[in-house]
Amino acid sequence: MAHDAGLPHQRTHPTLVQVATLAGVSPKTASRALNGEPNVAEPTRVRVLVAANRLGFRPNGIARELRRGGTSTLVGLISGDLANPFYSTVASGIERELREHGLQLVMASNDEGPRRERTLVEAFLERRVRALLIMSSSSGSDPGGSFHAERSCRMTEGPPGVPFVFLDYQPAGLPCDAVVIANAEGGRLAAEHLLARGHSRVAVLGDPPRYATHRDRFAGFADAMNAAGNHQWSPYAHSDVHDVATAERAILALMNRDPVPTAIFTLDNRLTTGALRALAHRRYQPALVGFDDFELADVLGVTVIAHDGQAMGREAARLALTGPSEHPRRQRIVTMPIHLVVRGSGERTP
Amino acid sequence: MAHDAGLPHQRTHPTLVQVATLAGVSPKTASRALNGEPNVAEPTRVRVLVAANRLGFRPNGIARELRRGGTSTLVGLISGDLANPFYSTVASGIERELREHGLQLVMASNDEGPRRERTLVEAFLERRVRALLIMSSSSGSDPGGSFHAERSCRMTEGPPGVPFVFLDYQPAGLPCDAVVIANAEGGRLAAEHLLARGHSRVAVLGDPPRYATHRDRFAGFADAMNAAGNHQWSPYAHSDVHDVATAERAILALMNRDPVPTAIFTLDNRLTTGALRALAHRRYQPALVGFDDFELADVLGVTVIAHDGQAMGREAARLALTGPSEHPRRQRIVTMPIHLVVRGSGERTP
DNA sequence: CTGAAAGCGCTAACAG
DNA sequence: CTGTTAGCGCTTTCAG
Repeated sequence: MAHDAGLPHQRTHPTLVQVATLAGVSPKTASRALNGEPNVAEPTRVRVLVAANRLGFRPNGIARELRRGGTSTLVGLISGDLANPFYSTVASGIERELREHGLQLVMASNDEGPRRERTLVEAFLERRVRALLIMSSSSGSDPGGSFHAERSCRMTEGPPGVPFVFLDYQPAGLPCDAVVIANAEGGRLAAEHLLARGHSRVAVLGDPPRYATHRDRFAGFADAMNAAGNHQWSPYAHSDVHDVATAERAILALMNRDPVPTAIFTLDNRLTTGALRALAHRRYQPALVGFDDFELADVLGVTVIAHDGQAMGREAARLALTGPSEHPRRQRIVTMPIHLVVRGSGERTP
Repeated sequence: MAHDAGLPHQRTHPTLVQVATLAGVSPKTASRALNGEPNVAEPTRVRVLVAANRLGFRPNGIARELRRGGTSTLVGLISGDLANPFYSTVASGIERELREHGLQLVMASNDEGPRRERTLVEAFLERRVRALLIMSSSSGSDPGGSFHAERSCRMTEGPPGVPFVFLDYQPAGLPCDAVVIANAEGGRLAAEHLLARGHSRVAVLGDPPRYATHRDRFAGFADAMNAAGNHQWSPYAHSDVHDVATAERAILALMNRDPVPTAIFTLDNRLTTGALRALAHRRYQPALVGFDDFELADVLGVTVIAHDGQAMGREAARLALTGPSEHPRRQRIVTMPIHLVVRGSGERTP
């Protein structure tokens, strides 16, 4: 290295020691000055600041965190793809709540099932996130995913544990905090609303085997229908519909049935979208109720079982931050209320 | 501490040293075994792994990162609120690309202008993120934001710099990489499309003073209109429309004008949503073209200037990861193509 | 194959 | 007000 004079291209970040040296003080003094701690003479302070500036010094947060030993200001979120508006809305709520506490959201999405989920949980834990939020549709189905959740979750029993919060899914028999939607109640509400309009051939679209949420919504729906003595709906139920494309196909198939269903209940916003695509520009429009509200549902006049995704995210973040209060800790479950939003599509009569 | 036998509640995370001690080996050997490095006798390996497991050991990523000295596996993103589908779509694209490289996305959103942006950039840089992506609508307006970007961006000229990539906004006169949309071309396309249908009283909705993107889209639109010798549109232009609510109000006002505009061009997806809300259930439906595609635009039959948000995110991530290749580095700008998607609303004639 | 020593960059704890 | 010493938890030398 010939020309190393001045302050030229250094191969590495300047360190506190370099700043201290340049300012002619000890590292600790430099540290104090840079952190705005008291007990630093004004002229010293200035010298340090100037030196830091000349060097383009930027404190190394990694080192600081390590030394301070505490947890980081990072909160992990494992979620489904943000391209799904449900996930992005909830994520937005989480982020807002965290922001108000000076924390940051680290995200990783997980379309690939429990195997990847496991890896992600490990990675976050190693990074010593302050808390871990899990909103992964696949968690609900595969016992492999739950298994890992179980291990991690139980860890939270001891003091050094990281708070885990599950979103939109309550891990079976685990002492983990969770925020869920009143799924069964939503299903019931939809059924009763359609029954009141005189519908009996109601087609339900969803994938209960795959998603716990669909399971609960479906159960609520089925209960209400059965309680009303109505059993004509079951031949129209589709239980393998899990995305826009499959929903679209299912609806097209349903429209060719004879007798045709007079109403449709879609178990989440993706399926509602698929249904709307399939029904667009068709003469016959069955009644439609969708679980999950969505943007432009008002313009399209779609009746939905709505809930507040932002609020859901905030609740989860709040749970994560208020941490485990008691020992032995008690599981906290927050249930987000749902309500029916009447917009026309659900009020069409048979 | 009376009962400290067995493996009970320890107040802190177990460390490598503890694992090593329990296994009766040196820390280094334990490290090797846990990292799957070669040159460890099988029985030793097993002893270490068992010890680690008994202790519930989890390597401390902070310490590891510090020691390894390199950059982390984190990539920072500063964006607008994820509740806006544009942001969440792009974020999803970024996340996917990063995932394929084994990296994770750290997000912080920024509704509050350049002051917070500055703080966030600092925080990310201190955390030694591998790269920093900025997709903040406010960046485009306030020189304060740009100022900070400038400082950071120039830092990337030297070797230790963190790659900066701007999304949807090209910082003026800075050597920063960016991914932008062909905004002007989109504006032109919209204008020409409407002109071809015989429209002349075209209302444009946006907020050019606030958003650089709107500025460019507006300019493209104006150019095309003026080139065609059409000047009737300008009295209908609204240049302070920046969200759903203001768009809705602007449309309502426009519908009371005499003569009423025969067509509307909304400069982003929020404004298109507002326009649709305002126009829903009205007798008179002006032609409508919106910038940005959106879910259900097909069902609603809305003609749009579309682009691929996911792809945009991926491009940005790619730029960030391929890092600064040359010295002195050259600015790389990727322009995402746009295309007109004809769905009916834009084809209505005056 | 294994270990001892040193140190990543910073900050507590205690002196001066 | 300032400096010294030590050490966060891990991994890199370099010797056994």
